[in-house]
Amino acid sequence: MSKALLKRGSGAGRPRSQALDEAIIEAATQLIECMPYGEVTIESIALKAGVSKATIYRRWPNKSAITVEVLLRQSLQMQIPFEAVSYREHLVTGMQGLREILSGVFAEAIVAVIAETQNNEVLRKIFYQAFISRMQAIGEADLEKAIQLGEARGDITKGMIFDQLFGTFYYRLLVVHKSIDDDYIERMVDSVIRQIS
Amino acid sequence: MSKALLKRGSGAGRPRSQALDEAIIEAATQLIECMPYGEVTIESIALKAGVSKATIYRRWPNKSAITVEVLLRQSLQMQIPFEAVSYREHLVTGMQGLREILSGVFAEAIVAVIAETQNNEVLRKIFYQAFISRMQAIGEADLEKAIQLGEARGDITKGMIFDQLFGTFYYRLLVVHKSIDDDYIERMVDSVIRQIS
Amino acid sequence: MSKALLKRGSGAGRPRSQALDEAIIEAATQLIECMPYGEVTIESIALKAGVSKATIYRRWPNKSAITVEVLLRQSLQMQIPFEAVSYREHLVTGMQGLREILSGVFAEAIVAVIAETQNNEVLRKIFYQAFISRMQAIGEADLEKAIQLGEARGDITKGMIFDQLFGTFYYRLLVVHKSIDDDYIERMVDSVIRQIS
Amino acid sequence: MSKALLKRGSGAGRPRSQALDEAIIEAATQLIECMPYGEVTIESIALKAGVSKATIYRRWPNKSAITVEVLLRQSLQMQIPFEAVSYREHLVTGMQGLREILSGVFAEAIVAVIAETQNNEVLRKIFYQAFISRMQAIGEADLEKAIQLGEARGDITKGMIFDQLFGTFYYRLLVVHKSIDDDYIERMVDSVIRQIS
DNA sequence: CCCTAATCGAGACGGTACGTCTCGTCTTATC
DNA sequence: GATAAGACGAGACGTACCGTCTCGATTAGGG
Repeated sequence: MSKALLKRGSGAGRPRSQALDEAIIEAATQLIECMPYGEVTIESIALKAGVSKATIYRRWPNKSAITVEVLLRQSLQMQIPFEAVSYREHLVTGMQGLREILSGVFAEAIVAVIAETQNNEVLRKIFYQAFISRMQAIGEADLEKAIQLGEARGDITKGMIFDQLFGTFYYRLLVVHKSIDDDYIERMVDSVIRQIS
Repeated sequence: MSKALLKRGSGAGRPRSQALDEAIIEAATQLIECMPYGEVTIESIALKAGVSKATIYRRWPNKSAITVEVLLRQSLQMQIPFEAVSYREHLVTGMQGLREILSGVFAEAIVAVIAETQNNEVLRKIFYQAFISRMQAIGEADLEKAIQLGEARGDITKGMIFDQLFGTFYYRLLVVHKSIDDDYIERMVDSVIRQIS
Repeated sequence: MSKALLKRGSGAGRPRSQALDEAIIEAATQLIECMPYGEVTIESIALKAGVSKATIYRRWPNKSAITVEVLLRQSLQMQIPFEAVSYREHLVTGMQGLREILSGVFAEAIVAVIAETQNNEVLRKIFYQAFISRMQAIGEADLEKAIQLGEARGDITKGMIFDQLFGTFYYRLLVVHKSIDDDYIERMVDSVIRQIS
Repeated sequence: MSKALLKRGSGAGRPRSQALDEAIIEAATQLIECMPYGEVTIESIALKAGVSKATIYRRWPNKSAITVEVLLRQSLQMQIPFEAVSYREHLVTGMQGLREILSGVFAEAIVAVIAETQNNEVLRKIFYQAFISRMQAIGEADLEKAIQLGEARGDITKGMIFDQLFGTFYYRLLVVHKSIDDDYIERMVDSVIRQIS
């Protein structure tokens, strides 16, 4: 009896298979990549992963949650090291990465999740931490280094600058649906540099 | 005789009631205002407008299309005259208007439509013309006046500047979910002014 | 005033076009012939006849009524003269005609109308007069002649005999969906003859 | 292990609730009994049975299929034992039962199903086995006994006789809409007896 | 020869059932 | 306990047809 109580919540019963976690995420990723996001169904994910619906619902509360998971994995693959190059180079590279994501196959899923966050507090937090703050942090963390390296002033209002930088990309790629070329990025970054130095 | 020939094919049959157009739009507007967008249903709109479902589907192909119509009407009410004030004042007032819309009851609907436009070319065009280009035009039209008044240089790249301006608002209000105060707006506008003069 | 009253209902206004009556009936006939009865629509009839829906509804209250009209025309083409042959020959020929109708393209429409008559008193009367009583009358009228010719007794219960005769055909062709060959008909008729002589 | 393999594909997943089967049939039966068949809706059945539409469509493809099920249950309740009475008595009793069904609340549903069978092979077979052949079999099975008991000849053409017997009832009650009294039945049966002995 | 009232084609309209779909929960037997 | 399979309630979807209606245009026949 005490054994059961001790175990409860941690290791009781058959443990969840991590392989299934991976299978589900993988299936969801592929489906989001190759068909309109609106047509991706929990059922289709279950079918593709060779898993029952209940197995999915046991891990995530709904499609949006899975999608966030998928997006997080994708963004994790986009590493932006800040070494041996100037802050300007760093920003250019970073924004090129963001451009790829926002104009690629996952754009639709990203907007869908953003839409969902409008009246879903929980998802909003998850998405923010997994995606937004991660990017913002990359920019700001490196800004600190830049300040220390003397490439940037120390008295600027960080918030607004990155709102401008990221906002322009989200707006132009997801709302206006116009492309962004390297020249556009460099001018954007120069505009930022000008404001912080 | 020729009169009849000319009319044939265009005005034949019972004409659609404009009163019903209004009733439907009005009902949709109210429902979008007072409940989560996801819970607004074609059926609920029909019920509220005192209209049959077919009457709605005869005019719009789906919920998104009606929503664009609703948003257009809303944006039309947001008139921003440019008289007797400086271009700076004008921009500040305009952005305050955009802030109201993007942080008000219609924000959810706007994002939902943006999500829908990701893989719906037709809707994308309608939404762009009805909403995006209208705002962009307001900014740019007045910029022309500002240039003529000597308040702005003539050789700037308009596109990017307004991408920055609008993008920041969309991003901060709809994605990051942080508020924008008057001070923030003024600094944004000053930043724009600085770039164009 | 009295003038108007006198006219009302007779000749005032533009008279209905008989040509359209024919066009509608013809279109309905062809559609019933070549597609499942359930798929024949007032709208499809209107389209095929090059006529508006209102023009049809001005003449008949619903699809069943048109169908009865169509069936009547068909049955009128099936004339069974009783001349120079025995009553037995006459019955055989008549039943062969009924067989053709009940196993042809109009069978479906006939059953549909019969179904409709179950809770539609008005249609029931129309159908009865246009179709059932016409056939029954053919049998009975000739029975009178047969009695006078000495081919039949005068004291038989006519009702039941023809119920048997027609009923067998309706049941076997429309309900059981088995065919009826000439031998079957002759045995049926002989059975009837035996009972009346 | 082999047990599991054998079962797989047949008994996997949550089994369908038999209680719901009953609830649906019961609801359909009551609705067919108390309102015009044309007004009985899948939705009304679902509502009355306290069941979702999908649960009904999972079991039957459409209203006709449910109706056949209902009719089968009704006909099963009409048992006609053949004991201690003559074959003539038996036939009279049986036909009285058929009369009750064909002139009762289910007549409308029966004709509707018959209409549906005209261009629906699948339904035709189901209806035939569930309803027609069952009645035919009752008559014929007892005829065998009658032959063995010496009440009937052994060389008669069974098919036509029962076509006559049943056909007369269907035709008179469902098509001509005239009633059938006990005297009529006895004369019908006598006519049959005369033909088989 | 014009006037008038009904007809006509076209198609909008309210109503309503259809059969399908997805969601998120549940039940069962198996592992 | 987790798992696969899939039933289940709920309810929206978009389509289809019904029978009525509203238009403007068109006819005949009576004045």
